[in-house]
Amino acid sequence: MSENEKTTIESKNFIEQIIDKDLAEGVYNTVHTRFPPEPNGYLHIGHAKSILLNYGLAKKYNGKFNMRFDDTNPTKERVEFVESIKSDIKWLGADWEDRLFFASDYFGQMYEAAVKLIKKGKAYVSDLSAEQIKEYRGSLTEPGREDPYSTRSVEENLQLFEEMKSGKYSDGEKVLRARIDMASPNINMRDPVIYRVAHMTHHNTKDEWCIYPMYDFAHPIEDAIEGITHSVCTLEFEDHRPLYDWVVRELEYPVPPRQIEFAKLYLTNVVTGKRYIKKLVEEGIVDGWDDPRLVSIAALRRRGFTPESIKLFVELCGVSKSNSSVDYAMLEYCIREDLKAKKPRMMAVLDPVKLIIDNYPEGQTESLEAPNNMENEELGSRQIPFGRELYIEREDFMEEPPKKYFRMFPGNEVRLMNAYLVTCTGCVKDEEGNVMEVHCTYDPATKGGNSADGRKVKGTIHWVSAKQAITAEVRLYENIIDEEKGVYNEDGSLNLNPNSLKILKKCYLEPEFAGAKAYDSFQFVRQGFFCVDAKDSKPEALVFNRIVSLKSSYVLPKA
RNA sequence: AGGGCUAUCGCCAAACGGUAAGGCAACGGACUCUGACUCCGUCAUUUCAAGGUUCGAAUCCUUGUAGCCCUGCCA
Repeated sequence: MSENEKTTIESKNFIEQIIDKDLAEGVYNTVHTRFPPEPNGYLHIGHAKSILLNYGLAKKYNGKFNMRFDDTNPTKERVEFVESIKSDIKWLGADWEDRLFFASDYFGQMYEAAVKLIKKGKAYVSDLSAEQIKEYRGSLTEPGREDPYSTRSVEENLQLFEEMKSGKYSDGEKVLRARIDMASPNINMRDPVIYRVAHMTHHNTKDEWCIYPMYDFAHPIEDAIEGITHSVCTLEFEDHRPLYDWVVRELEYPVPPRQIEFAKLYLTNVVTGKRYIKKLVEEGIVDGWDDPRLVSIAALRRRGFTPESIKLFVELCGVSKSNSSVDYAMLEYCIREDLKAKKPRMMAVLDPVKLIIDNYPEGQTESLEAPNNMENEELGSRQIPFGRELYIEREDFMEEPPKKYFRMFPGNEVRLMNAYLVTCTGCVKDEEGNVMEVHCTYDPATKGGNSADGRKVKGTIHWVSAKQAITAEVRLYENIIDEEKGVYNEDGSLNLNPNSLKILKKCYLEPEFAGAKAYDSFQFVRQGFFCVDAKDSKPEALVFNRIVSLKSSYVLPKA
């Protein structure tokens, strides 16, 4: 409640301000947004921003949100991607209800729109080759030259375009261009190509078409057909807005949509470039597009991020027009924030050393009750087995402790979490001086962890019964990029961190973990947040991926 | 003959001519059966720079500077 109050004070972002104005001035009387990916790859955290932004705007203004695949280029698209995109968006919680569309469903209308432009004298068929078109377009500093075919009559254009459609021409032989302004300082306006010939089977329309509309022509039409009011896209399309507006104006849509651009989401020291990720996958540096070290939606899910945490993250990042790179720590904060009161806090020993309670009867075991999460009673409690021999974290014992170390050291009393107070009596070492086992005595009157006489202990450590513990594998990930030197090397290659994945083979877990399922998240006491790996969730061979480590823990003071 | 956009704390980001919100990070301190969490406190006399207008400027004007995007028959 109080947290919600905090976040509701926030002001409106610039897109909401534009919408408010549009609504106030009656430009639109509703809000209708969309998320229009091309099905040519997997979604990542950057797309999540766009999805949640568009969906969120629709929700906020009581409007509608459409899902639309912008599939106007069959050379790059595959059904595999449309399925993965749909499932990622569902998982994120953006609900398009019954409004799932494909740009390819509008090919007929787009064709008619092109004919309309030709009839208005606003489009013509050109025989120029791709190379020649480029040449005629001029450069950044020089104006373009008129296309020699731009003088064809409406009738001739109509017939030629019809022939393009009927398959008379081969790929690249002819294109349809919009007649705008070859001298425009905006290169997008120099008679852009709006239709090209491509004899190719489309994933949706199969072989029905051999001409396909270009993005700049298709997109405004798609938006207009669906009644989109605010067409939100990223900054690189700013230069295309005049063309977008030209198309909806020339096609005379009664309520033309408005394109609004915002800055993409970047994360510091994270690879988001599509071709770099592809390379990592192809070279086997990561084990696929859902490798937990990547930031694809599937990878984040596999790693244990929740939709709620991603939504929080996107909200905290805000929306603006300045290129920026958000600190990865913000993402970690969001998942911690979401999980901390939502998931059980279990005990797991990642780097074990044996603890023997010398005065605990040999062969005896008992069952102790432990709350699953002190902050959330709804999560209930569990029984944990206790015995004479336990595993504790190696770092929780020091023979010669530095100042302010209040875990186990000879003579010190600490609490075994949810169990007893124990006093350390010493340790056994091998010839090389490695601690093999730690010894202690327990106070039977402190069952549950509280002393009868009110004495307090400074330290509480976690443990697992040696006899009943189950073993698991834990994967600890570090950033795949070497953060010291930045993402890219001078030659443009990625600066990889050789230690991005470490495997700790034998870690010990409470037997309660035997029921863990894929994607289950837990907080390991004083270790951080972990998620059961989706690819290997057999109870007898649990694999955990670390989502985030704790914010901080005890660090040895420098000598 | 180039055009478009952006610049506010280490990182995001508000402020819309009335005297620099908030979050992350960091750092103190309190509390604690997780050195976590929580709680309290600190953290931009100044908004890329220099001029100008104004009683008053992060906001308006001028001139610079830096970064991003645009010369696909990709989206």
